[in-house]
Amino acid sequence: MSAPAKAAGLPIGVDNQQIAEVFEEIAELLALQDANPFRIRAYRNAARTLRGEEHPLAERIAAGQALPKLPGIGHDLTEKITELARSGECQLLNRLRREVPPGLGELLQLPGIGPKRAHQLYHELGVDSLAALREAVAGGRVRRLSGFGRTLEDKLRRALASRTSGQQRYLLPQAAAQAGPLLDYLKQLPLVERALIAGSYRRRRDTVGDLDVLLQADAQDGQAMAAVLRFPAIAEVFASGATRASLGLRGGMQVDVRIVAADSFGAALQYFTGSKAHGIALRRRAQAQGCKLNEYGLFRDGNKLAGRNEADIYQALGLPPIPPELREDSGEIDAAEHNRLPRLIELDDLRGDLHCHTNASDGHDSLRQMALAAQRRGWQYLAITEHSRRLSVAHGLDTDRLLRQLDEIDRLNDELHGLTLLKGIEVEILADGSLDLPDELLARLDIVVGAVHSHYQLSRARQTARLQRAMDSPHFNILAHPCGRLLLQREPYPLDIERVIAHAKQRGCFLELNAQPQRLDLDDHCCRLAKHQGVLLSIASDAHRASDFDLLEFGIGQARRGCLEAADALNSRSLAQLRRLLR
DNA sequence: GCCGTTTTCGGCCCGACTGTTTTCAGTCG
Repeated sequence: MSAPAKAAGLPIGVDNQQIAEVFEEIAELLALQDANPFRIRAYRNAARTLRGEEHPLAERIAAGQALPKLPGIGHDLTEKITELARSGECQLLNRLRREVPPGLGELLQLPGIGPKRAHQLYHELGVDSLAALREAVAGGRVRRLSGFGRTLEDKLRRALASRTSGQQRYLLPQAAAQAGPLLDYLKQLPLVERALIAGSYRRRRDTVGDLDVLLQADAQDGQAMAAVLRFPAIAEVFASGATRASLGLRGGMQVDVRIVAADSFGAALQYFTGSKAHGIALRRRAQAQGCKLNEYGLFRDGNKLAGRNEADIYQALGLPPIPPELREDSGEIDAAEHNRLPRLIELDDLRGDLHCHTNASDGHDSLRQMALAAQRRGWQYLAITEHSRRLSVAHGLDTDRLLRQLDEIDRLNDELHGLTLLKGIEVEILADGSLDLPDELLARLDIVVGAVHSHYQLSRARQTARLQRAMDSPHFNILAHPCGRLLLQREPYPLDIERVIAHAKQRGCFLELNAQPQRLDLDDHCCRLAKHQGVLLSIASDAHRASDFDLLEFGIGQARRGCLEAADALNSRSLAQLRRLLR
């Protein structure tokens, strides 16, 4: 935080992100109060705007600058942002928290319950939690409400009995495992000309909640959908019409299927790829140009301007095609309009991998097998980075075993053509930030990757200081999986990632984007922060077997979401350039 | 609450599906 910010007594860390979160909570609470939907929308729009803005508003306010003229933030919201940035408090939010029972939000998780019905349940039956709803359903009171009926009550009873459905998320490979057989089935149907997955899966989000399947077929007579519904692994059909259906697979995932004609396929692909916020922003843009955009095409005065191809939709709106990974309404439309879209990194841009294991520690394949697999990929280099001694569960290497591996790497390098094995280590960063191996040993390595596998519960300040101290080690190069999250299992540890990134910049160190699908750490947001600071990222597989090099695809997906270009990756560099960067 | 080739009022992204109701509101994506 800047000096003027401190002088104004601003609470540390109140930035756009946090203000956006407050605004989103306000929107949700206002919805439960049955407030004017356009007022609610204003808060949601403001939150989106704030997420796309790079400089913390708090600092600008403290520096006496006027708020930038941001779309969707008028006088009222500017005042609220100012109040929030100055005091860290939001009176409106606090009042809403007092007025809306905390359990009411839980009701929104149930199918068929939105803000209106949650509001109705609370005000007409006093239902303020799932438990209270359960009682009201059992007592037959729900079905007597206007707009409710026996069918809806039965639906709620079933949902309350099995609270798990609908909320679960899946890692990308888990989603692929369920999507694969479905796509295979759909593609062999004679009525189906094309089948692909849109939605968050296409946008390469780190986890996906459901699958959006898009089919090109003639939906008119309902035969195509009937054929879809005969897929053997369907457990339940939640809803179905001629063009749309919502299904539950036996594997647990929910699938939304849409059938469209060829001349609308591009529009539908754009529409169902999302994100919702990107779609809304695009439709508003269309509207401002006197057009209407929906899943059938872009129209002006009833005439279709585009629809067959996705790129045509963007072009007709005066934009270059926007890669799916960027479609989150976080500045990409503005960037596209001004021809500032990044040329996103691709898998082929990588010249090697800087984090992998062999059976010397906890990997499955031998050093030679890993090297040959890397060579087959045409890479220039592969860094061998076993765990160090402290990580005994992973059979971490002590000094002697590491020295023996270095000899083995020398012998193999003599044999290999085109590929250079780099001598490395994934050294434990101990609780105090010191490293698990002596400096004189680390000095003999080409590359030192440091990682945290213990003491996750340190305070934010201590964890940050720990990582900074690790980077102060003269031989430290890359901070592996910096935030320590395990998707769907473990939250990242408390960490001031911006400070860590700044320290890496100062020390000439790099951060990793770990491509393991359960990690994807750094996440997309942190990738943008690193790019902004000019800290290169190592997009690394953390392979424990040769086939794990395929996981880099997931890392690339996340990197693209994080706006990274080839030049932002450490391992897009040639071997000679890499050696210079590693000191 | 925001906004303007519709400029201080009256709109606000769009359509399918469901369930309740009898013409439509709510939910969902």
